Amino acid sequence: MRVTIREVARAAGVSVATVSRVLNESGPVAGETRDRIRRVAGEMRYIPNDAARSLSMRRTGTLGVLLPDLYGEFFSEVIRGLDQAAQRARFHLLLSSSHNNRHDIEAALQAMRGRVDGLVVMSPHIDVAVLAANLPESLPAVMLNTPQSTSEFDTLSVDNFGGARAMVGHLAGHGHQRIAMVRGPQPNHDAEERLRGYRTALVDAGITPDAALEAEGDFTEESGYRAVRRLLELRRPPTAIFAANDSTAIGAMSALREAGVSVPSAMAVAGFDDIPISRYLTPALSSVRVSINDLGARAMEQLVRAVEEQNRHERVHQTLPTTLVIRDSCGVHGGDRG
Amino acid sequence: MRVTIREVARAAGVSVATVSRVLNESGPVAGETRDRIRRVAGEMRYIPNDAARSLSMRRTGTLGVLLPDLYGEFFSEVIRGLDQAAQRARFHLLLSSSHNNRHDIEAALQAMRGRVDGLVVMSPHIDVAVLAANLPESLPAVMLNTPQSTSEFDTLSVDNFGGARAMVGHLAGHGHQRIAMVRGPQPNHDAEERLRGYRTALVDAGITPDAALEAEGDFTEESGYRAVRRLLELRRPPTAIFAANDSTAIGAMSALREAGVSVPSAMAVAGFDDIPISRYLTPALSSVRVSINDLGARAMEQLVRAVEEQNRHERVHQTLPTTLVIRDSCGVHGGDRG
DNA sequence: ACGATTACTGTAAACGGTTACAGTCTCTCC
DNA sequence: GGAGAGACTGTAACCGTTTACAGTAATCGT
Repeated sequence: MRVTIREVARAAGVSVATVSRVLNESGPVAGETRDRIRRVAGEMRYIPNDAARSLSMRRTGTLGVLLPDLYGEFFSEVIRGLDQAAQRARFHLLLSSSHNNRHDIEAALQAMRGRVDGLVVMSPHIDVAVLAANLPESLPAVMLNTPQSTSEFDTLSVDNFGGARAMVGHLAGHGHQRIAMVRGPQPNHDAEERLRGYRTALVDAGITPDAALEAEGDFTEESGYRAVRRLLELRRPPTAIFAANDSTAIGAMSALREAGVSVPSAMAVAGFDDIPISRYLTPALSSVRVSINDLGARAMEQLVRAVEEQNRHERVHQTLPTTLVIRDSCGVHGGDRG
Repeated sequence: MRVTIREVARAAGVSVATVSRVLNESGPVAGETRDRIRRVAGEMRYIPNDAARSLSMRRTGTLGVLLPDLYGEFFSEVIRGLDQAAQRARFHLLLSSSHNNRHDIEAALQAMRGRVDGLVVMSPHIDVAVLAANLPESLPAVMLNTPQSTSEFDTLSVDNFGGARAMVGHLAGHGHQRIAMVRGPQPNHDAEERLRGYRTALVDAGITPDAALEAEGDFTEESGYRAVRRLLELRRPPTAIFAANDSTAIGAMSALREAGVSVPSAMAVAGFDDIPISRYLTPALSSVRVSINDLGARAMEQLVRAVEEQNRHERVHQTLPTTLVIRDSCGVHGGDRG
């Protein structure tokens, strides 16, 4: 079958220990011997069996990533950040996505433990307790955008509340009194926090939140499209729409165009996430910028740290700041391409 | 440390073989014994060590995926397809992305072999020979959108040529004589095939391809934006623009809007890929539809088949068909949301 | 009544690496 | 010249599973 370290050792006339030492640079080996072993191993196309190595070393060199349903540009960016950070730390990435209900998540956790050194879990809609119950406590884990902060795991989230509050505050500050929001899915922590930020901003501005202006949505373009059609049917439609994320905003703008409502003159629109495409839309979308790539990279870096410290470190809870990116769609100034 | 199968066996008063049989349902075990073992294993929070299992079984249960730089919605969709198919077949996914040059790819291949049962490689810009040289020939592999077809690996690609030809033919059929193309990156097989389709369609329509109308691009919005600015400076600008992909088309439309050129009345625009967002753009983007999700899923299914047949199967070469999706941006009919 | 099957269980040998430990040889320093 | 250190190498135990093989007891068919 496949070439093993023993065969390489025999062919090179040394012991397996020496071969191992050469290949891992883990001990002194005479120059000539080292060269010979390298040459022989190359000629024989020797490939170390990683399972054997993991078993012996008690580490897999692999970190797991659990994601909800992949959707749109957002996840490309997250994965990219995760992957780059993992590569820098010389870890592999085991990916599992499309986990939306509790049962899926549990199954995925079960399947992953035992084959990774640590885990990044992004589950904006699942209780931390479910995770804890399905993971050995010795396994390092970083939670991305989870509902509760917890003393068991490191957490990393986006300042959803602050970002939403700032954007809605911006709209209110420019004279809008009837500001609608297209909400995200329920239950979902990000969505809830953005809603809370929206309401708080209204109250800040002396506006009473109006349930009729909180339209349902689920982060998809389609949901933004449908929400806007409903909002336009109101007796007193809004003059501004804050969408729970950019995808939703895009769907919303599509519906407005179809209805002949021009943006931003007849309706201001703003989104959240600032996905790369936003600046290229017509009109360019105002949004709340989150460095999505950073989100992934930082989570992974934190996980690597946790693995190195064998999970004995102080738990860290980080919140990534957001910044307002004002472009054309909210109508408060001329067009840059920010 | 961690609980092993031996400790479970001892606690349950049986041998390790019996425990293994219960947990894998791989042999007859008395009902009562089975229940007891399950209970004890659960109570002890036993988690099988996957490395040991892989070593013993000589299979990892993991399939590798090698991708170029992740970008935009396209890769979310591919990964989603890959992941779903892998999950259905009960395989795990080891992901590695951002491999753009030969050196990166080689390193990634080296790192992956030995820890996966098979590999999906998407590298539209790397020679198949490089891959073959870095993989044991016994390792099943499926190539996605690679330049050459090859007798060594299964391949799967999109009908880039046919799709581009059809779209440009459509534009020409509606009277456009000066049709520009914003090209994809070089070298890149997808990009080259789309360019070839563009040129062929022009010739089909009796139009002589004009090098001045072939603007450089690299699949990003930014490159579409810049390309259009250059095209608009031509003495005789085009009346239609075929972008190498949707992201490029989005950048192009952004530049047109800025220049005050209205789409589609003053300039027709079409893209390629039909990413989900396209139908929601303003105006809705005409594009060449590829089922991106399918691309990933099929590749993974083919890989699973290859693994099951231990790579002794007949090599399969598939080409995914494309369909034209005509919306508003190319100006040949009224607006549906297709 | 007895051989053949069947159901269940245990022992121990793989799987292919890493590494503690011990051993040999050479060199340095008094 | 001998002790001690350092460089190099080999032996063999260990990591935690799976599974071939063998063994026992019960059941079945004739």
